[in-house]
Amino acid sequence: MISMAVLDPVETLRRVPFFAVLPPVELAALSGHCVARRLVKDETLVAEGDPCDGLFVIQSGAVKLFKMAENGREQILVIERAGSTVGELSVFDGGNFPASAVATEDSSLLFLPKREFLELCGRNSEVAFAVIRVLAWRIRYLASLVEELSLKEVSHRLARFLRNRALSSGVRTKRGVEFPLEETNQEIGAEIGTVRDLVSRNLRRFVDRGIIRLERRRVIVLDMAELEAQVAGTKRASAG
Amino acid sequence: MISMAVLDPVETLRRVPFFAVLPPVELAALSGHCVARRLVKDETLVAEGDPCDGLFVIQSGAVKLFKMAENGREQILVIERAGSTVGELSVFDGGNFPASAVATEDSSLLFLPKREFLELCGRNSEVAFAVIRVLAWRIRYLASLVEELSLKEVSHRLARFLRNRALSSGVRTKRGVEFPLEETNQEIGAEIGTVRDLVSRNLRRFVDRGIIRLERRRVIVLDMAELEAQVAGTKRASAG
DNA sequence: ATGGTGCGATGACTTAAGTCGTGTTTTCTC
DNA sequence: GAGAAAACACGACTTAAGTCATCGCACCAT
Repeated sequence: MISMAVLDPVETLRRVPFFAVLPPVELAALSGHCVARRLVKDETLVAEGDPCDGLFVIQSGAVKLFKMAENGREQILVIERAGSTVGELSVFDGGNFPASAVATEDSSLLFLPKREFLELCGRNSEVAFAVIRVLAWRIRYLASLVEELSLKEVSHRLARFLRNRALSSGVRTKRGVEFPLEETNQEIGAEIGTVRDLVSRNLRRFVDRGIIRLERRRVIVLDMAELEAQVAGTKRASAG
Repeated sequence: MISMAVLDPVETLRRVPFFAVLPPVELAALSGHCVARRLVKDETLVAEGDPCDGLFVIQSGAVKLFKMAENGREQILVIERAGSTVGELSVFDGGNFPASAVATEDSSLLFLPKREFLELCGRNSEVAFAVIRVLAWRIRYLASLVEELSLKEVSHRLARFLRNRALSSGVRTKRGVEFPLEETNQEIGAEIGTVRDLVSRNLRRFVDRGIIRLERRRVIVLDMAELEAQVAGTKRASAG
């Protein structure tokens, strides 16, 4: 593995929506209060229900937030990457962590103690507004996750997952839009709310229908229009 | 139906978490910008995707926020009552309404234009913090809804629904904890993420197991401990 | 090479979830 | 309080979701 370059904390903070508005002097002052933290893949940052007295800013890597059932099945709420933050809720309402947080790759974070962050929000209403916008975005995201889980079938959720990947990391080639599946079927299942086996089976079904091709862990979308149509589906029709 | 008394806007605003901190003078000024709005049961306040240029404060009654599928099935995100607000998201991020909003009973609301609300938040950081706490609460609520939909079965979700009702509006009698089911099975289904029929069937199952009794639309919880145990369940065991 | 290990694929099976049709009860309205 | 409309109840059925066991491949370390 390539050794990671040392990252500039000020540069990291500037990528965060709430801090982007601050002048360099303020950013430098803030970064002075931060403590660096490294996580290796699969390392736990905080467990659901833990208390939390500050904000984590992701410098590099990725952190998944998820709920876990006693039977071991997990549901990912969101995967945060560089420029995103983890733990705002606890900073503002003093409550415990609502979900578990685990690194999905080697990651590097900054920890900013509650005190400094709250003080900044109280002093600078631009920052407070930006925090509100981030939270608003989270609410919209969770509301649509609820919609998917409740009103869509597994195949539609998988279709959306593939569509999003195609848009974000897909490359157009002669054969179609291609992208690699970095994660295991298990992880895909945890994201879209199902189990390993059904991910496998539904991928196969898309292959059989000529919507995608699979080569190793590489997806080639052959029929983007049909994939898009799948995304729009609902639980089987029936006039209300 | 008893004719509704005219409600004092200032009193209504004081019940809202973000405005509770304001002095009477400020509340009076705010209320001057409000416009009253009445809704009869089942009347639509806004549809999903509509633009929205202000905040709705609920004076009396109740408003459900929900997502609807093409096949007519709906999933309720939350039901807001007096003292709660609808539409903060759009005020802050300028986006459209993330869900449809319909009155579940005759209701009376106040509409506060975006402009005044934003101006107040910028000027008074206490208000901004209170908004953040409300949004944080919503995120926690939605995260646990996702958990339930993804990791729990219908019977467990119904058990939780009944448990919550027993705690919030139940009355202890000789026979157990009693409360009325105001809403239809259809509506209960929309809240817990399933259909009419399954609500009926699962209620019956609880009756058969001696956990509850049903008399008309009145529930008597006979075995609170067992109901509580049902709430904790997950999708069937299997060592990971 | 050899063997371990984790994951993917897949067929067979079980069960929860959902659908449909119909008859009954409750509630609303005049 | 009679008739209509809405909602409940329930049995029979269909299907999606999930479980389980097995096989095999790819990757890795020795």
